[in-house]
Amino acid sequence: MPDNDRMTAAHSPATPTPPTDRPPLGLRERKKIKTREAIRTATYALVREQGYDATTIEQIADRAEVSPSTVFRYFPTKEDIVLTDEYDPVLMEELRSRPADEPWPDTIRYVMREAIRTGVEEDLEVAKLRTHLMVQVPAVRSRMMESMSVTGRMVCTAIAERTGRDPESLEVRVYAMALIGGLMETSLYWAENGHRDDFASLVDRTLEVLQHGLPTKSPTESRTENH
Amino acid sequence: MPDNDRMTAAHSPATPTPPTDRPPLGLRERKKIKTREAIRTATYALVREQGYDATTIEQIADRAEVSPSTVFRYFPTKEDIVLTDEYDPVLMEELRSRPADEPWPDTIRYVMREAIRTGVEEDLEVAKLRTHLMVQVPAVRSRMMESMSVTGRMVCTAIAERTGRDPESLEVRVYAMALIGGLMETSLYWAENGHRDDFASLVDRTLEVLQHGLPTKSPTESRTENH
DNA sequence: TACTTTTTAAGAGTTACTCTCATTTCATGG
DNA sequence: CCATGAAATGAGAGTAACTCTTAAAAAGTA
Repeated sequence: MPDNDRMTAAHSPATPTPPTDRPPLGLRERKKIKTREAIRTATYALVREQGYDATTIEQIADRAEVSPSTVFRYFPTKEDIVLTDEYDPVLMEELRSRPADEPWPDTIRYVMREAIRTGVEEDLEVAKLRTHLMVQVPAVRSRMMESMSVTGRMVCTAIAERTGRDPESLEVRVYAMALIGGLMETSLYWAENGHRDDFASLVDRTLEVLQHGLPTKSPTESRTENH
Repeated sequence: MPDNDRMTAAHSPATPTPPTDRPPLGLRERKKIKTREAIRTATYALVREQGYDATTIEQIADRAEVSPSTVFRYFPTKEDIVLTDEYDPVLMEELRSRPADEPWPDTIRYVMREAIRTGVEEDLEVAKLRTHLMVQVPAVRSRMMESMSVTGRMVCTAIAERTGRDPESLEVRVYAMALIGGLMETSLYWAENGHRDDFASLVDRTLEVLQHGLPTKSPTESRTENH
């Protein structure tokens, strides 16, 4: 991959672990969290310096001051170091917290806004690096899409819960996957255009398309586009 | 992966190269085609016998009677041996051949039917094996999704051509990706349910969902579903 | 037949990832 | 405070996909 055009800003380190159960937290657990973060930080730094492909697990291990074995014990694949961040349970939580009679499009719109607030805007630089890597590195994009299926299943469950439909039905699964696919494409679009747009607005437009189809080519057309 | 539950039928070998330019076809070209097919055939056979992961490139090379280097010269990755089959240009062709004033949903429905006829029904066993592997082997699924983006771009172009829209616009890209994502999920659904359903009907239902959203939960619900 | 070009084979090298086993580090009860 | 058990780590060997380079073989051409 092109090692030039790197991303510059730093990783804001402390997402101070949102209000989970606080008291019982042994030294062991704390160390684990630190190690995990050390590996991530090291990876981000190295990737910014050298590019993704040029960064080996050994280098990551060295900089994080752990053994390569440990890296693999924490992350199953190299791509996961960059990508994983357990959005799904949070999203699911959010989803369940919405009133049961809220129309589905409203729900998804609201939840996405929330997700963007906590997941993207709170750590904008990391979000940018991630999407950037998704565009540049096939393996990362691949892994991301792989995680799409997982998120998809979750969305299926959510829809099923709200509408009393079978989460395994073709219709629900297709709907969910189309949604996730569209959102994924939105991320790529954002990155490919140099993160110039406001991500939240892009997502709004995406949801609009998914709900009502392509707008009849109208004044709207030359709105944000340029090329 | 589970090496049990294998697929049994054989690979119908001759798709006799649809009417391209016939005359100038040197020995060299013919050999290349043969080699390519030999590698594919060997791979399918071995995968059926031993499962995907247990099958190494060396074994494939041995059975196809070429060197491992040659395998890699023909296919960039192991997954590609199983998956690649150049549907995209055919689809594009089909797409362009439709009358320009035909409404888009009709077009896509028609084209999909055509694609299924030539791409799935004509070589049903291979189609089944492929989708089966998509479900069972993460790497294959990944690679398939990777190819989604490529197909997606093509669909973008097609939509752009027909509607005079910008193929790079967020709206078009999202629409295309949702479409492809939905269709991909349909394939998975088909395979996960043991290829019991008629694939063409599944695709019809998929297009319906994409066009009109989830059907209001109605008699339709208990139509084909069972679990 | 000689000469050029393409295709292949052979082999060495890299790296992500797996497994195993010995060692270290933390938790706990006496 | 120390002994015992459990968990985390490190070290190392092993596998297999993929890359690159170079020499031989095959096909096309004059």
